[in-house]
Amino acid sequence: MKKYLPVEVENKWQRTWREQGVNKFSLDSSKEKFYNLVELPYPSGDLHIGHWFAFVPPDVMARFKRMQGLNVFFPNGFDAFGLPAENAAIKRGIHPKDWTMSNIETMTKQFQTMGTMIDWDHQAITCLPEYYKWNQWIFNRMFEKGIAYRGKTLSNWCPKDKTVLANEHVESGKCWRCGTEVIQKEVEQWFLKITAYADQLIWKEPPQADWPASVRDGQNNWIGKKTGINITYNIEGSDETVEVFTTRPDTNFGATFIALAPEHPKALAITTKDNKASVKAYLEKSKKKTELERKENKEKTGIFTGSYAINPLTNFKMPIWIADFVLINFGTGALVGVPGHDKTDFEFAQKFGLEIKRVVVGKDGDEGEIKDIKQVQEQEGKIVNSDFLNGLDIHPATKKIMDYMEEKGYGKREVEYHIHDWSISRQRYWGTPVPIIHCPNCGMIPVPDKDLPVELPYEVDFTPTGEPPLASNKEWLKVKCPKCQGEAKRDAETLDTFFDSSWYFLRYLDPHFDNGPFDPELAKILMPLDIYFGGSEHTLGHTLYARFFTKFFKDLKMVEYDEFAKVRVQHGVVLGPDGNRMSKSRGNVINPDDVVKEYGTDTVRLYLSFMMPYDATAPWSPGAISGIYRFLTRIWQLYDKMTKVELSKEDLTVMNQTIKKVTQEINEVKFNTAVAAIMSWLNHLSRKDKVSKNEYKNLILVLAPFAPHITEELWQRLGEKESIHLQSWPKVDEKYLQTEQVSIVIQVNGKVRDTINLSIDILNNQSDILKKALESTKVQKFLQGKEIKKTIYAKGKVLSLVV
RNA sequence: GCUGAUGUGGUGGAACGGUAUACACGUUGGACUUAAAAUCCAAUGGCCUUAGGCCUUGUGGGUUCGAAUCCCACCAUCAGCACCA
Repeated sequence: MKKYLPVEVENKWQRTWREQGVNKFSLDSSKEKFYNLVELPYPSGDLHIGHWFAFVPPDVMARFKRMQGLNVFFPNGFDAFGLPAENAAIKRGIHPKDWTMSNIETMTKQFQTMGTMIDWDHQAITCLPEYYKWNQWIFNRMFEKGIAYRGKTLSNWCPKDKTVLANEHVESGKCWRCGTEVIQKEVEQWFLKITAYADQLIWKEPPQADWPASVRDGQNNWIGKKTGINITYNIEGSDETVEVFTTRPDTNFGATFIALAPEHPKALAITTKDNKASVKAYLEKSKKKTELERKENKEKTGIFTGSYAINPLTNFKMPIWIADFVLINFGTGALVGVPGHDKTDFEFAQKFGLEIKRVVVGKDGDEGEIKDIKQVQEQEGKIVNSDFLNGLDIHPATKKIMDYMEEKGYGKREVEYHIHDWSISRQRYWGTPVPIIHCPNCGMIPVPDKDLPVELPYEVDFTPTGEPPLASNKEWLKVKCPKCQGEAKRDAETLDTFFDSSWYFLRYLDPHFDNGPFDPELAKILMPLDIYFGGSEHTLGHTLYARFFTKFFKDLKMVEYDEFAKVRVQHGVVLGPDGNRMSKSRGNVINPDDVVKEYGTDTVRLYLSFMMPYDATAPWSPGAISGIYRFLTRIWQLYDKMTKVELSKEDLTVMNQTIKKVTQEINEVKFNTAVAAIMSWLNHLSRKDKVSKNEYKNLILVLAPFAPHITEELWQRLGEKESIHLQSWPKVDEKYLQTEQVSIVIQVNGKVRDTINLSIDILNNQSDILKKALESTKVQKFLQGKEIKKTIYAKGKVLSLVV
């Protein structure tokens, strides 16, 4: 056979598959369904090696499952809204829509060269009205249920541009655009009440779906449920009280001060006359600090209000301070300082000369003065050792004191979460318009479903001016109130793009479905996802949001399942050949198009499957890929060795063992070892003079998911008419898995001294094996003059002698 | 600091508590070539001159007949979060 020329083979089959519709999905109720999905890509305009790594191994999975007889659904789309399009537009004067759509076109073409079985007929593009119409529809449902609401949050605010700035747009406290000093301001925004689902989103044991522990722990941590108590302290000589949240009331015996966040509403009310001026100055100063600055600057600052709160447990007079290390968003925006048991409190107390008391709880620990932070940390450990907390919400000692305090009326139990409601407002153009109408008479009125979508107008001024770009199109902005028919205005904000990607996999089922965001009948059949591939950067964002949407849809009885993906698999990163992240500035970027040109798609696919575990991060190796090419060439040339030949027992064993191994490994998402098994088999076949047709067929069948083109070519050369990818996965014949001889390791005192070959019929007979072992001169040497005290036999593996 | 993960040849990496280093790259030697490339064959963890033996999975302990694997402590790297009361 002539030389293996990948380009010829690959173009031909990609074309043929398209023409014959080999990868068209159709529902087949006679088969078990398998919804295989990769996170939808952002249309950046160029398909890079990361995309290949994200999509190729999942494609192997999809093809493998199809050959195993499953009804595999593997769609893809584009996450097409978002900032980069708008930035490109601002920079180069291209409209975001044109930029995005042309990128999608390029990338779709590039995707073709990857040779995946993705069925593009189910594609959804999130920036098209037929998609975002349903974002708006979902938003309306959320608005009705109070899940979408208008709330306030502290944000970076540029007073000149009158706009909210993201943290990365604040450069040393100044606005990136106009250089004005940025302040912290409470701004009205749209929120989704994800906290309403916080409890449901916490992963329980055993997990309700097969997601990596790192993801489950990460999400639980992020949700950060804490049971504590809100203690109300009276203030000496005043009717005012101050409320403080704590998860550790057991340390309250050592509480010596109170600290309020500068934004705390009572900050000034609590301040005594004499201190008003200095407190005001402090509040002004901290207002100017950005959140970032406050976090970066670890040096504690604060100011005394002049008031004292009474600790009901000890009657201690606790001075009330205002300090910017206290977060307004957590708890009550105030904390009770226990410097004897908390590092932060200790630093603060030490700096301002506040009293440091230590509590002795239980029998552990001894009283004494505290001199340094290390001592605090050591003692902290003694009171509630976190080991005790395993699987418990609260430590029993803490619970006891909470009960006591509630009984006495000092406070009330409260559950706090680290997770905040999700801010979804963006003062940007390239996103889904919020389907709300602001009417001076009726307030906020959702755009009626029948009037959806609220289309994004093409003509807007999206260069940054301060106000949301949509507000620049006055004609679009002006609207009649659906309720009173009076003059009203549209909401000019757009939705965070994570909204789009929280439910897109449902849209794929039927992207043209007209009666709702998705076809509920199809959802019943095809959802949840059987496997969801993606990046680890989405642990706390996208996948959590998608789970949240799932819970919401379930409440609305739109879906029946609890988790949208049965299995979650997170991939690693392909680094540049120098071991660094690929970047243009480093010049270490591997362009997949170039590599494909040099070696062909199949080689790149196989390389990406083989070179590392799917979840690993490792450098691209230009040398190793040529080894993969060599492997495919050897497969190609092995064709010529094919002839009518009787297979030996060994051949059959190797074949069946390999098929079994490859099957197992792909099922466990271990593509690299699956390929290694095929390579070993090829090594075995290469050593033979003749290869049977059956062997060769099975070889290319197990290779087909990895290298779809070359295997198709070879398959058809064998005279087959139907695509190799529609064939059944080879079956393992169990009777050939056993070899006649088994090698047993003989250990003396735990060290390997010899291996002996035994026929399988005496495998169960320990005394026979021992007899054989004692015949070995190597073993004898180590037994000389010693008495065997003990013999341990692990069947078919090891005979261990202790002397 | 917290949470999670990882640590095995020159490199990427294999190994249900049971022959550590599969598979591949690289390197070295050989065959074929006038020569090179390509291809094929062989060797390839370290140490001891060899038969043979000793050591080796980040470090130190432990459990076990037997540990890369399980337990404890430490060190290092990576990722996410971080003044969370």
